[in-house]
Amino acid sequence: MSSENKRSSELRRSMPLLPISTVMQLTELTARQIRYYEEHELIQPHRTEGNRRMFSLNDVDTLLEIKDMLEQGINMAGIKKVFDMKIDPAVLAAKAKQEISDSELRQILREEMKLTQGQQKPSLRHGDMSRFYQ
Amino acid sequence: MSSENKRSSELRRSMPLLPISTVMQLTELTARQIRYYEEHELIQPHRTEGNRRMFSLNDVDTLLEIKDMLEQGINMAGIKKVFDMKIDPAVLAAKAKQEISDSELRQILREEMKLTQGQQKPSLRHGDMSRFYQ
DNA sequence: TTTGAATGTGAGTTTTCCTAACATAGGATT
DNA sequence: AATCCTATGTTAGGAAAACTCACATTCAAA
Repeated sequence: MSSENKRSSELRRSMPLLPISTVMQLTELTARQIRYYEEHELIQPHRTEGNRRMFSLNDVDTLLEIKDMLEQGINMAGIKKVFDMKIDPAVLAAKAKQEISDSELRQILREEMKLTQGQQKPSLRHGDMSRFYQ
Repeated sequence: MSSENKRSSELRRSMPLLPISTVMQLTELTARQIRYYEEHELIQPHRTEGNRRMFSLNDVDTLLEIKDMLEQGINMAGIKKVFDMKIDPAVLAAKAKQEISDSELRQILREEMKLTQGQQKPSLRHGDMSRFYQ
């Protein structure tokens, strides 16, 4: 797949298409749970002009991951940590191909830390939403 | 792709996920237009318990096809006819592989006519919704 | 010029979603 | 055991979104 295709499919996966009722069905979570996870900044659904949450396929992925981890006994703080620790796949690939040295890798990661301080990187997290589309 | 996979991806494509507001954005049609096309039985969106329309990816495909044809000057009756004429891809594939003779094909189509009299076959119609997911 | 098809628009209702607050169950801590 | 905290339930009150129905408008064809 070309990087152009990768970018555009990522775009589609992050389009805010779904109301909370649909997300409840897809994830079998309650509205209360979904809003609570948003409150803890594990997801950042889009808002309509009228303040309704609209979720993307990526959001549903993330929610399925959260549900999974909670069922494994991991608490919110743990889940936050896990998400923060996820590594940029591009960096990982570069490292695998030995295009960069370890010290260069550490440098990249330090730079990313500055840029994404306290933020999520939803585009780098994928659950098993692929079940729901081809 | 196995026929099992084909069936399950078809299942996903026909899941009622989207409210009318999302479909309006994806198709650039007004709610009035979408409801009008439903009234003419070109689509059959699902309804929630509370009577809200919920649309599938297949529905969006169909709406994009409708929009296209209307822009080409085809009227509702014409569009209905076009949809009724769409051929079952399975039959087409069988024919291509010469697994059946022409008379057998005609027999199959006659049988289908009886079964699907006056109905739509939404599962056999695809527009370019593939733009919106990978 | 009348007609019909496709769409716009507005009123009045119902459903869905929102926030905010308080309640509760169960595990950890003292 | 009593307390505290975390995750979730529940409820109230309000606002947004979607519904049906009816009437208006536009424009092409008869």
